[in-house]
Amino acid sequence: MPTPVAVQDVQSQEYLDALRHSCAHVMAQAVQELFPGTKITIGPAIENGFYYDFDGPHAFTEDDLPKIEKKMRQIAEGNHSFIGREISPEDSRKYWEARGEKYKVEILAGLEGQTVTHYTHDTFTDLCRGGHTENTKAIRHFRLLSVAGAYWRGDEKNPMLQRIYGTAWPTKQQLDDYMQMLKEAKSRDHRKLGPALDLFSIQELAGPGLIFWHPKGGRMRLIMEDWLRAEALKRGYQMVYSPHIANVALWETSGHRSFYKENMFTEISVEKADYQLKPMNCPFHILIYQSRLRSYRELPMRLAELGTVYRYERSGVLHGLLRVRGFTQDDAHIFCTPESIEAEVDGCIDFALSVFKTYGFERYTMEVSTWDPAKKDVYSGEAADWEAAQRALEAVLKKRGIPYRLIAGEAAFYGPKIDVKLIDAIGRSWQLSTVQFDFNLPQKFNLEYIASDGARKRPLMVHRALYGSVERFFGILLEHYAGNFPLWLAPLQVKVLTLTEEQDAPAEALKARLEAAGLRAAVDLRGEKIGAKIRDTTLEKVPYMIILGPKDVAAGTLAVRLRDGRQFFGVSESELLARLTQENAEKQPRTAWGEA
RNA sequence: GCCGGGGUAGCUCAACGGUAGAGCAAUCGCUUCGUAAGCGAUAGGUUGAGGGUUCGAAACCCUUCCCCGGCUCCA
Repeated sequence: MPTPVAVQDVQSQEYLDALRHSCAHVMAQAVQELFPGTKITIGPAIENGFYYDFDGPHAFTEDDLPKIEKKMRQIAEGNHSFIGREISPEDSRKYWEARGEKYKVEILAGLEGQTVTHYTHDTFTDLCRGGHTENTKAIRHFRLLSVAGAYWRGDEKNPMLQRIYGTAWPTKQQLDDYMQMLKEAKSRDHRKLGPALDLFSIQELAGPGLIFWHPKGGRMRLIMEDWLRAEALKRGYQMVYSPHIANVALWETSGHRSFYKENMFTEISVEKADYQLKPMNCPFHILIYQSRLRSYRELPMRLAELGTVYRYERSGVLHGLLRVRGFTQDDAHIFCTPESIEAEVDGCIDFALSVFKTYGFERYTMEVSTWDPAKKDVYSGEAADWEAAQRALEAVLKKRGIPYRLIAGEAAFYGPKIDVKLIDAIGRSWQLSTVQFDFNLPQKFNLEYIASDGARKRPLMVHRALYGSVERFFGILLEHYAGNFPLWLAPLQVKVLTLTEEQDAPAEALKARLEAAGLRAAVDLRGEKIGAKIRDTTLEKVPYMIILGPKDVAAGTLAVRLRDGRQFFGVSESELLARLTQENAEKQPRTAWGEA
């Protein structure tokens, strides 16, 4: 007899899942009562909440959610127990067929040989493997969030169902916190902030998924790229450049014409030959490697490029800077001997950690994806190479004491990898850096080097991206800082605000001295009141304001105001310059006058 | 691509079958002011685009483009 989840620890993952899954059942009941004829499918607990997929004549809209919520509360307040019972597959089938629940009948057909259980609360019964609270009274702190389409069993060949998402928590405080986080996430949405701060735009005339970097965003990108290039050179990378387009023959050789076809833009015909935009930089770096015979003495060879690639993404998946059709990868390919793979992986991880630290990300998680040894024939490359590579990936993380999750069987066909997910300022995680082996392309292109014994050998290839995509990384940064960039990244660092036109000349002179000290400065000489200038500059998220009035000019000191509202009066110009140049050089989120 | 919801001035929104409006931003003028919006004037729109219905369409219908929430995949 299945038993409900005991309530001793309401914060355990088991209990949270039970609560959310129970919530899904109650929602299904509410929906069926309010919209008779709606068929139920599945309703699992997910991270932070739950959903249930329905099929029925009524198209749900956001306006239906309050109604459904109200009905759910009524049901929950009935204090109904969740009662599970085992049932014979035959009886279960009859039960669901009698109700016309064809999806349940289909699920049942896939459960052959397993114990079948039904869970009932109040008047509602579901085919379900269990994991519920004892009673509906546990369901108190929940909200329905959105309606969406979803394919039955996630397959786009199947009918489209209607999904309702909700969130549920053991305490009111947790629900409030979660709703607050969603609100905060919405307020710092890069699609809103980016155009508002005049950083970038997407232009309908040019096409969706293509990014226009405005002067301010462009300035930031320049800083990010310069930092990355300088760091790469220090770490023994060599910068290269490659074309944006290539003859389809290259993509035939690389195999992209077959395994990556659906993400590539269609052919462009040029003088009887067909060309295609590059979706990846790898084959180009390989051609550079292959341009002449290589010696083991040249390895490891680390070729890096800020390479712009174009991928055809279906219109429905485009999302601001995070999912686009043209983007620039900070891409590198390391060609090396088997002896150096661990050192090379370690170098990549070290570089990645340096990126996170520099950009103010303190938390991250790592995942190692390995092959499924049972399916050896689907993978490219030699078994021994796979095993050595997987050992190297894990060894590096172990030696560095970095915790990671091992996902066996998740590797792509061409090689095992480490994926890094960043946790941002409000706790969301983002897939970012990746370090992956590629055993496929060196084979396809027949790459070689001459070993110390004179034999021709195949180099190993490591693909690595740290920002991942410059666009995507920029979008994540924008949301992480909510537009309040640390000084070194801020497109405009200091603005001098004048009180009257008497200060125009001193303000211009001060701006020139700030610029001479390497700071990005501007003046606001408009005939507005100081309050209006402060407001505009604060909304522009400029880190520092210098408010220059007659008293300051007379005293020969400065009034410094930060975008967070803190103020420092009587600051000498030399102190200001010293503090700002230091803050600029430190590249950290805290300000020269303390924490932001 | 698919399901659902949307596109009205640079932005936020109103008008919802009967002359397309407001606030902010912009421009010009006045104001020369001490810490988050000074005052006035001006300008700004084939209501995403194309077609249809109607005496009359921003509104109703069709097509199309783009955006939003998801599905699938990933950077």
